[in-house]
Amino acid sequence: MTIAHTIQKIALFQGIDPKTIEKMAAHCHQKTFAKGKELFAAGDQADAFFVIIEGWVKLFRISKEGEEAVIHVFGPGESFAEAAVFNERRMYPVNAQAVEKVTLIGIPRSFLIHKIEEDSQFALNMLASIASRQHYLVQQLEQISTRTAPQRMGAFLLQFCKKQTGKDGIMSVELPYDKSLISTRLNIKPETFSRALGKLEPHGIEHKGHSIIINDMYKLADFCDISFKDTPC
Amino acid sequence: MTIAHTIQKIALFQGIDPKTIEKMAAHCHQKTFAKGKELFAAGDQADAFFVIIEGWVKLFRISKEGEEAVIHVFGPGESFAEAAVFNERRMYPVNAQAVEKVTLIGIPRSFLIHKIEEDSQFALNMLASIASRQHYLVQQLEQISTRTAPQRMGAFLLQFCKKQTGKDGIMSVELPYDKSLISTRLNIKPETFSRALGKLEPHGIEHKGHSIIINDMYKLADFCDISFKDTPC
DNA sequence: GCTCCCCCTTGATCCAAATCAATTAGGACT
DNA sequence: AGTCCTAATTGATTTGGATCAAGGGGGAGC
Repeated sequence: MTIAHTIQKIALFQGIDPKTIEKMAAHCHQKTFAKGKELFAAGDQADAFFVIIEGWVKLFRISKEGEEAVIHVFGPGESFAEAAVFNERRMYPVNAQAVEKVTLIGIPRSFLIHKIEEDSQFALNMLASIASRQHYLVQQLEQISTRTAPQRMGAFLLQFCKKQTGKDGIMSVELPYDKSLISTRLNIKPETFSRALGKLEPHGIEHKGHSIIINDMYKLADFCDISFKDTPC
Repeated sequence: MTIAHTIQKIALFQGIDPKTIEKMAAHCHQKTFAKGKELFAAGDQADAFFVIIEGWVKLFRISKEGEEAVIHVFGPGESFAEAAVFNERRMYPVNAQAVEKVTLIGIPRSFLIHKIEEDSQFALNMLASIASRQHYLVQQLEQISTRTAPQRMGAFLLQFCKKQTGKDGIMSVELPYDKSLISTRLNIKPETFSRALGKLEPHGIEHKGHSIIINDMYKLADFCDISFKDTPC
């Protein structure tokens, strides 16, 4: 699969003509990082943003005491660090680490600036993309400040669920990565995560290993106080 | 004071030539809201973003149980809701309310889109502005997830402090709005706020009413685990 | 199949902050 | 100055989640 083929699919580049995509691909570089490897650190110069082909990447900040605050976890087809490229200080504000072996494409800043200067539609795409990332952060902030651990768990499950054929409102979810990572992402400890899953049972959640069944997504969504405007499932 | 005079000063419009600013001012409308009045609600169509001339505005989301999550509080000279204008859904993701009587300028979406299309420098300014807002949200997320109430208090004070003449490292802060609002902004209850101020005393903080003295900002910053890269004071 | 290691679960205890409850302090108004 | 009313403090109690501690389970490698 070519670089051009990959990047043309992401939302950011919708409505950009194929020729431009080809040209852009020539400026990009593909890289692979082993599990646990650091992609960049907070404070590094932001020369590029990234599109994930395969694997998962964790963005986080770390306190003096060594405590991690996970800002986001990105997977295949998603892009990240767009905003850092346009920030005045031109530095990544977070650390990025490969959760497992990850393959991604780096799109250099210089190319983006150039493209924005010559194509206003592209500039608008870029703005829309960053705006929606910001919306995500706002939701995250709301979740962490007003929801309990089980509610955040439920909201997470609803984000990752896929509709099951047949029955109405019944879903199944395959947890995309380790439970311990999900817990830091939700700002809870692994022990609390386990217990939170238990507390969701009365709300129609069954779990066995990494696969989870939601018997009634509307009931769950109600418990989690989720508006479906936020999470088109 | 004219509209043009106000908006030319904000970071977003730096490097834009005065004639353009004048033209833009003609498209803007100035409005005043009384204390407690709603500027817009989450889900409203985002037709404009705003620059505050006078007063304070609270952005927040609200849960089913009625609990508020304050995302940000903006004051004179600051702009807000830029990102909403560029989001695909074109809706405000938060509620906005006047904390006290507020005067502001609304800059219509249509004008922005037009301006971005014809001036790429403006597009880059817009991107930088939204990127730095995003950086703020990331910091906020980190603070709420890894810091204690007194640490968040201290960080807040450092953001608002002004250097006092004479002594080194000594600062004074005038609290910009009600303590109860500061507490919701820091995601703590008013009772905890009071007690947190007390807990900061051993770290060189004195307080009387709305004015607070920081005897050693470096000591405080150390306690709060703040890097001065984040808050150029 | 067996072993080892890491992840996960379950239980007991602890703690920071929320909640509940009661005063006290400050402003705005007459 | 005195009256209200709201904001702020202070104390007592509760609680959600963290921490400490001890098993269990599943997958990779042999």
